[in-house]
Amino acid sequence: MTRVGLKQLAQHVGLTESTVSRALNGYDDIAPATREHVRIAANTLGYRPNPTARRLATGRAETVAYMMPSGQSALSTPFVPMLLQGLGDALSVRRWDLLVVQSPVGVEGEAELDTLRKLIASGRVSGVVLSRPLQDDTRIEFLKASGFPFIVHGRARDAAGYAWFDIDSRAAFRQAVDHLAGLGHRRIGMVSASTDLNFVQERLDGYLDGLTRNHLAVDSALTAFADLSDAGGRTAAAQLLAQPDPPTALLCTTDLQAIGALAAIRALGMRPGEDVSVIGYDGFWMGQHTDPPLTTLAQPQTDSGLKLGEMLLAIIDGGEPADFQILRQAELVRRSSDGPVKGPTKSSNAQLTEETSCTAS
Amino acid sequence: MTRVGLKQLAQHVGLTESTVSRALNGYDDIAPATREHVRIAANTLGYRPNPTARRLATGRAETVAYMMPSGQSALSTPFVPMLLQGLGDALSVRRWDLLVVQSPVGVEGEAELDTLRKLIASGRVSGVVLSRPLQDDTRIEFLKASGFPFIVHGRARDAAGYAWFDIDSRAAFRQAVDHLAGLGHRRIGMVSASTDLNFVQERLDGYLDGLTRNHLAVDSALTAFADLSDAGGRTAAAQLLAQPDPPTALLCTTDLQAIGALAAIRALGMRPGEDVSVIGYDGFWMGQHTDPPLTTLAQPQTDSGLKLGEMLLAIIDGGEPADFQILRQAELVRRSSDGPVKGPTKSSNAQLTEETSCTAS
DNA sequence: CTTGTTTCCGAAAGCGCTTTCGCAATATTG
DNA sequence: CAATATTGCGAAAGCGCTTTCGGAAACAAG
Repeated sequence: MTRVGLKQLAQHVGLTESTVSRALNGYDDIAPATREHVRIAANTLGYRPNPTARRLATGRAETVAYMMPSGQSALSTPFVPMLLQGLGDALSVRRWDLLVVQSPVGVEGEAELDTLRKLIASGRVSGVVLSRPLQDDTRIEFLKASGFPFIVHGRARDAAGYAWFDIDSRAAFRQAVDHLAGLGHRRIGMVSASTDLNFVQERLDGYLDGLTRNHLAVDSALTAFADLSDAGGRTAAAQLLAQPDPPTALLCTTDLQAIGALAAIRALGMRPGEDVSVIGYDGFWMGQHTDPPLTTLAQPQTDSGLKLGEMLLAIIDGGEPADFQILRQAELVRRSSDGPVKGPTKSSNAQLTEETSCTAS
Repeated sequence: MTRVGLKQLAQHVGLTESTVSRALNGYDDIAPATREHVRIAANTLGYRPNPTARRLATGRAETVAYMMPSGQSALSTPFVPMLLQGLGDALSVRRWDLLVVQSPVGVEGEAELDTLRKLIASGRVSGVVLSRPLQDDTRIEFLKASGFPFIVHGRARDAAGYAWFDIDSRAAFRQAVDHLAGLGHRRIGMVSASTDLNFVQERLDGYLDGLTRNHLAVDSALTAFADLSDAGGRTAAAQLLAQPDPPTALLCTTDLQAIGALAAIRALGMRPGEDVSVIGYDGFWMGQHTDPPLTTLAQPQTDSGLKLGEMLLAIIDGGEPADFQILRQAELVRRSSDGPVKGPTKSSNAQLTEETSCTAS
C-alpha cells in the first residue's frame, strides 16, 4: 500500500493537484459537487497531506511546544504527564503536533531564553506553553516583546498582558491561615522555599495576608526556607520547631514539603495533627497515605492542559492574549494532619475555636 | 534582525546556495578553505537551516515520537517526565525534535495501532519509543513487521527481534521471595493485577519462580488481582488477609499497590512489617514516608530515557534492532515493612531466621 | 603543448504541498 | 443576442532547503 499523495489523489479524480488542494482546503472557487467528490475520494484513499510539505508551503508550523520545567524539580512533577495529555487532546482536534523542548541541563536563565529564541526563529512551532514561571521571568518578557503566541501554566508577578492559567494559591494560603486561626492557632509557621518561583512567593504572601487578616503577629522567625522537596520540608520544619517559642501549626508550600514536615515532627517525638498541625498544598493523592493523612489545599482537578491548549490555539488564531487568563480556586481538603491547638503546658483552655471569616476576599 | 536563510548566507560569502549547502553538510567536493570560510560566516550570522525545508528536501524527519501510555495509569506515571528529559537530551545532540503522541482517549487497542500507522505514514518521525508494552502488543508486532525504527521501554512476552530497555522484574520478585522465605515466611501472597501489561505477568512469574525455588506450595488463593493503584492494593490485600489461613507476607506489583496494602493491614488492626510483611516494586521515593517505610524493589536510577534515545538513534542510523536490548537488575531496598514471620498465635518460636539463598540466580 | 585527471563550484531539478493568477466556459443582464 | 459578470478549474510559481550532474578551471601526465 504505497503512500497516496496529492498527485495520486488528483489523477484518481481526474483533476489537477491545485484544484484538489483547494477543494480540500475549503476554497470557495470549487463547485460543490467537485468538492464533495474530492472529499470522498480523499477519505476512501486515506489521503493525508504530508505535514512537512504543508508546513513549508503555508509557513504555518501547526505545532506547539511545551517547555519542560528544568532542574531537579522536574523529576517530582507528576503534573507533567497530565498536562501533556490535556495539551495533546486540545491539539489533536486540529491534528497539530506537540513538541517537547528543554534547555540544556545544568545551565539556567540565559540558556532558556536562548533555546526559546532559537525555537521560534526556527519556525518549527506556532506557539509555546511555559510552566512554573519565575517571579520575574525573562522568558515571558521576551515572548511578550516578540509578539509570539504563548501561554503560561502559572503566572509571574506581573500577570498583565499575556495569557495564563493559574490557581489562586495566595487565596488558598489565606484561607488556610483562617482555618488554623479558627482552630485556635496563634503561632503559625510557614515552610517556604526560594521565592524565585512565583508560586512560592504567592503562597508566602497568602500566608502573610492571612496572619494580618487574623490579627496575628508576623514573626519572621516563623518562616523557614528550604528546598521544594520532602527533605527540604523536613529540615525546615525541624528548624522552626527547635525555636524557643515554636509554632503550633505549619503551612507548607507543597505537599512534598509537608510530608517532610510530618516526618520532622514525628522525629521530635510529637504527633502531627495533634501537637503540631500541618497543611500542605497540591492535593497530591499520596497525602492520603501519610501518617497521619495530610490536610492539604487541593488544586481543582480540571484538566488544565486542555484549557491551556485551547487558549493557546485561540491566541494563535489571533485572539488577544490578555483575554485569556484563568484563575481557579483551590480547596481545603481536611484529612488528619490539622487540629485544634494544644494549650501550652500550663493553660490548656486555649481551645476557643473562634470561627473567623472563612469567606474569601 | 531578519531571519538569515541559506540565500542571505550564500550572497554574504559570494557563493551559490548549493555550494554553501554542500559546504555545511560535509560534501567532499568543497575546497577546505571555502568550507571553513562558509562555516565561520554561518556561525557569525547565526545561520540555521529551516528544519521544515530541510526535512522536506531530505525526506528525513529528524524527529522522534514518544507514545504516551494511555489510560488512567498515565496519571500516576512519575517516570514520564524523567523519560522525556532523557530522550530530549539524547536527541538534542543532533538537534532532533521530540514529539509526544497519544491515542484518542477512551479507545484502546486498535486505535493505538491506527495512530501509530498514521504517524509513520505521515513521515513526521524517524523513530518511535513505546512504553508499558502489553504481553502481546500489537504495536510491537506492527512495527516489527513494518521495519520502522522503534524501541520499547519495557518489553513484551516475545522479546525477540526488536530493541528494548527493561528492568528484570521477574528476577527481582524471585529475589523478594527468597528474602521473605529467608525471614521464615511460608505463606507469601501476591497482589497482582491484570496481566495484560507484560510487566505484571513478569512479576507474577517471578513470584511463582520464587515459591518453587524455595519449595513453597503454590496456592492460587494467595494471589489477588486488582488495579495498579493504591485503592487496588488495598482491596486486594484485604481480600487475601481475610482468608482462613492468610499470608504472612505480601508482594505487590507496584509501590502504589503496596501503599494500599499497608493501609489495608492497618485497617485490620495489624502492624505492617510486624504482623504482615509488605514489599513493593519501583523504588518510589514516597515509600520512605509511608507508615512504616516501605521495603521495595528499586529500579536502578540510571537515566533510561537517555539510553533509549541513544539506542533508537543507533537503530535509525541502520543498526540492527536486536542488538539493542538492555536488561537491568533491580535492587531490594529494605526499609521497615518487612520482617521475620510471626509465629501462629500458639507457637511464637517461628523466628528461626534461616538465611536461605539470597544470592541471585 | 596536447590529452587526460582532478578539483571545485554553479545550474537546475526537485521534495509535496499551497496559493495567486488568468482564462475558458457558463450564467446573467439589457 | 451581444455584452458583461460569474463560476470553476488549470498553469505556474513558489516555500527553503538538498542533491545530482555537468563543466570550467587548474593540474598532472605523455
